[in-house]
Amino acid sequence: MKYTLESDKILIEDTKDFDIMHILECGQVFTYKKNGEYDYDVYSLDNFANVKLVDGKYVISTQNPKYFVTYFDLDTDYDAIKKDVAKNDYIKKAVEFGHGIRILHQSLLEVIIGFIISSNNNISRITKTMQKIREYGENKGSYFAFPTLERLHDITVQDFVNMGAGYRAPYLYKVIRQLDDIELEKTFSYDTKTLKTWLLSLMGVGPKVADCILLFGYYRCDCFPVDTWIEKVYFDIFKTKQSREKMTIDLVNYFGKNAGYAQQYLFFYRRSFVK
DNA sequence: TTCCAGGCTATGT
DNA sequence: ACATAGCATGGA
Repeated sequence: MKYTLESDKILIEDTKDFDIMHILECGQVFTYKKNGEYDYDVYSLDNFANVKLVDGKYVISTQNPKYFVTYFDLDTDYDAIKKDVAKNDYIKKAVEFGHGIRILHQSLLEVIIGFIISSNNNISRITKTMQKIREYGENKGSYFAFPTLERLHDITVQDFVNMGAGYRAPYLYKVIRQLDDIELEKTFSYDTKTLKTWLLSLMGVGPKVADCILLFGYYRCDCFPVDTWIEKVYFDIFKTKQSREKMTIDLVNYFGKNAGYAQQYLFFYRRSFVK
């Protein structure tokens, strides 16, 4: 998509495929803060950006514009993706509804921690817990960097409980120590199947969370996480109930190489029904 | 009060 | 390999 890169900001005039509310509130990310309508603070690793709609144009203010070009996936053609996933009328409506969604390039560690917290939880509390974890990171003046793995070791199970992690607190404590045994950078070269097997060995990571980490942490766009909302979508489209494993296989086969994008449009659309 | 939220682990068969 | 209880917590 078209954008203008400056030293301390990115400008986006064509907002057809970029809506910050769609992007941040479609359930892929838990590390942001809403200041007002179309005014959000976004945190990723040790970076920060404010995204605001001004006179119909987006201004992404940041000290690290290049990082956020990648983060917001600005060089990907969403027109082509939308055409590719438009397999039926249902998803066409979903794409229309969430036309401004983009899949973020988040930092792996934040995705792993965030989606372990997400299990059987609700998005507002996940976001709050992630914000409190961030306060264990380096103080960058006006914000905190996400804590490094080393700093995460300082957090006790009770600390995680106090931050609202509930019964997932010991999972987080354990996973942080499991991650010591592997070079995270190296895992990016693994094929998707190997990666999923490894992810499933992590405490608190099951099939759904593993698919979320593959999609949002590794950008493997042919993955399709199935949660309670996608179960409803599956029933809407196929009119039958199946196991989550079967639904995942069916949906990946149905939507193909861009299944992950389809998943985001559908999740965002279906969740809006009951608000 | 009961149900639900981007489910998973542990324990049974 | 499949079924299910139990799990923290707050909002509807």
